[in-house]
Amino acid sequence: MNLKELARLLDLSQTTVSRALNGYPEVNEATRQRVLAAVKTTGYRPNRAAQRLATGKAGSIGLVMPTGTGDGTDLHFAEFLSGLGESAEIRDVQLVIDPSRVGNEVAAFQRLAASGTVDALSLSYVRSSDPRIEVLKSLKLPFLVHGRHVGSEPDYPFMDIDNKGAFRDAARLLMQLGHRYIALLNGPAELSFAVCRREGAFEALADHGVALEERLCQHSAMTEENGYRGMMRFLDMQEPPTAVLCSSIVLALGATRAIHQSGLQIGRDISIIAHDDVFPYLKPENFSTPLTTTTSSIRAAGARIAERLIDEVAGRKGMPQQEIWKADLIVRASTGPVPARRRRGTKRHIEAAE
Amino acid sequence: MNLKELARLLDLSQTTVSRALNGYPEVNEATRQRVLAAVKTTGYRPNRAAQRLATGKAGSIGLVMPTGTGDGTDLHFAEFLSGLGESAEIRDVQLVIDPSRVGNEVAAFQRLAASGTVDALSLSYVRSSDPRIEVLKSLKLPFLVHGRHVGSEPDYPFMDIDNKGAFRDAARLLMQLGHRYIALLNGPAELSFAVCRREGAFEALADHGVALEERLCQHSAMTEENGYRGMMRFLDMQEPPTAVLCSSIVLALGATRAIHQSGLQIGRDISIIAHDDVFPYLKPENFSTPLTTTTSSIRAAGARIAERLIDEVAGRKGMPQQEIWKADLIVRASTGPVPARRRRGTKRHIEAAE
DNA sequence: ACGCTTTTCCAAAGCGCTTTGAATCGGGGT
DNA sequence: ACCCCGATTCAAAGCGCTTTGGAAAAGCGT
Repeated sequence: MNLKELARLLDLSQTTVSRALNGYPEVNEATRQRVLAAVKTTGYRPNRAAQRLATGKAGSIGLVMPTGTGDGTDLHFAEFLSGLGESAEIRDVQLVIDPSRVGNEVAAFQRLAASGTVDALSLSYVRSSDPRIEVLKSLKLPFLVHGRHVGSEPDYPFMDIDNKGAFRDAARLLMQLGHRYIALLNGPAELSFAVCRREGAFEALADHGVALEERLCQHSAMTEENGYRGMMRFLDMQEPPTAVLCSSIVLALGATRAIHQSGLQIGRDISIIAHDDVFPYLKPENFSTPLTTTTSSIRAAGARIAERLIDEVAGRKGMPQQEIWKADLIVRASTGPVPARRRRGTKRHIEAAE
Repeated sequence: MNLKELARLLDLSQTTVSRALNGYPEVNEATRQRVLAAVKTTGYRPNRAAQRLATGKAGSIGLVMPTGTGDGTDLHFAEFLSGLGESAEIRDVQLVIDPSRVGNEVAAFQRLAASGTVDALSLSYVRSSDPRIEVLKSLKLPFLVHGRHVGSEPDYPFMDIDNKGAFRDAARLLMQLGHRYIALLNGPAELSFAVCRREGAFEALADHGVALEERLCQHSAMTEENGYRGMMRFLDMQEPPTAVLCSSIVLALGATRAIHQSGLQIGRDISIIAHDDVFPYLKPENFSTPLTTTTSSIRAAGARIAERLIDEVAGRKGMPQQEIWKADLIVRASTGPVPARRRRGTKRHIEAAE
């Protein structure tokens, strides 16, 4: 069933039917109702490909899904995607995802853009200095970056959380509790959020004249296993850290496993703060010791991104170009004062580290 | 840059350029090279919408993503999606995902199918008796069901794992170890895999004349929290189970938390077997007590589904219509013989339960 | 040189929709 | 009765690609 048939059936022209369907004012209300009724009985649906060709609008937003990283689909990506989907569903927009292996993403974006199947693009997993952003700028499509590069002021639309602030606050809390020997289980070093978080922690420590030691920083994919291994490494040190910052609740999961296995008690023997992207199936308050977190829903971010993108395509203006959400620091039981017997040997000031 | 321009540039007809690009034999090799070279320098990409319209082929496969379940995007869905993506990437096919809230999926499928943006459909989260399957059959699009309904023989193409067999084997192992009081932390009762697994467990117990008690079966979304709660409930019983089967590693995660919290030791005081969909970030061998599992990669299933779908669209025939993978039963440390002091009070035979 | 088959290329139709520019139909004003 | 106008409706031209049905060019034997 296509427009032509439907028009013939109604004894109307394609033009009129099309207009009736798309809400144009110059069609008689009675006719419109007749058309709508016919649509209902025939089950007619416009062919999207044809609409695309005719209007140039695709009715969908595209993104590149990293694949074959060996770490599997990131949990974070899935949750983010779900957020996008939420907004998209409301606005009746589809998601086109172009799977691409890491390193090939520039090509994937170009393909996606040139294919004419999407109206807008979303970029995730921003790296510290990311060539893809330039590519996006050169394309004519609206786009929105989830995250931002570090260094100079970004000159493109993005939506990000205040990673630096979050980890600055988190580290500051630990400092206030007397910790001076703090470790960091971070995401991959090339991703910009990881860099920002590290900077945040660094600043907070520096405020107290304390250095963030290199060997106490792990950068890796945010899996349970990496959390475990990293924590184990820390605990095996001659003088283990008294607190640890985790860039993901999944890393924290592994870290807590390592800590438990070592017979230590979280919140008393060692403090831990994790960034929580808010996974409904893995909540920090459900850890055996409820976890202190910096919290910001990655799903909400996805929903917001889709919303903005769709609005922009629809021509609605006046959106802020750049948006930064603050993460909440939620204190639970996994943070506590430095254990007394450790307070002595911890005069590790910046001078000492340099 | 479009075909027409490119053709003019090369002083050829659109026909010839199109054919050169699509590998038709009736074009001179020299001309083809010339065309290819021009494509490279101009960066020409065919407009997919136009291709779609002309060929009727969309170059993408569609699926409906459940949204707004309140449980967030299922981990399992993400990993499955990643598998689809893997195959899709290889064949240069896109994934179109139509987000839809639960209950609305029939409409979403129809929309997707009628929109002409996809060549084939994949259906996930099959329910015990699923109206969507009939809808799919009525559509003209190729489709593949991940899972299958229970009851009568399925008369549609599907790809599934042997859920029943997996849990039969798992339960049988527990029986052999002497367990007679076995609990089940299962997925949502309406999903067919959950039904199959339950049946499998039921059969294995029945073989030994043991009943699967209703109050020892929990059906719920497969989250860590639900695993914890369910396990807690079991442990609070007057006579707690000596073994538990979990339908997901995520449930098992919660269950182990509950067990640890109760001061019990897994593999000694209580046995646990989980189904492992193979999440790279959450491995059963990394649990504090490595977990015995029934294992089958859901990502591999996704990859296989995309592969079959794409092949079918391409007209390749001879694929098996229905495919069932066996899950491996991998024994690790979380299963052990019934604790001695429990062997007595467990004469719970079917007669007793009836 | 001639008919014949192959090879190579082309013009034009068509996919299902939107949209431009024009036609049609009643009324209201005069 | 005539003209003009707003309200409706329509025919036809594209959107950028594939594909059908030829046609021109080239190769071949004789």
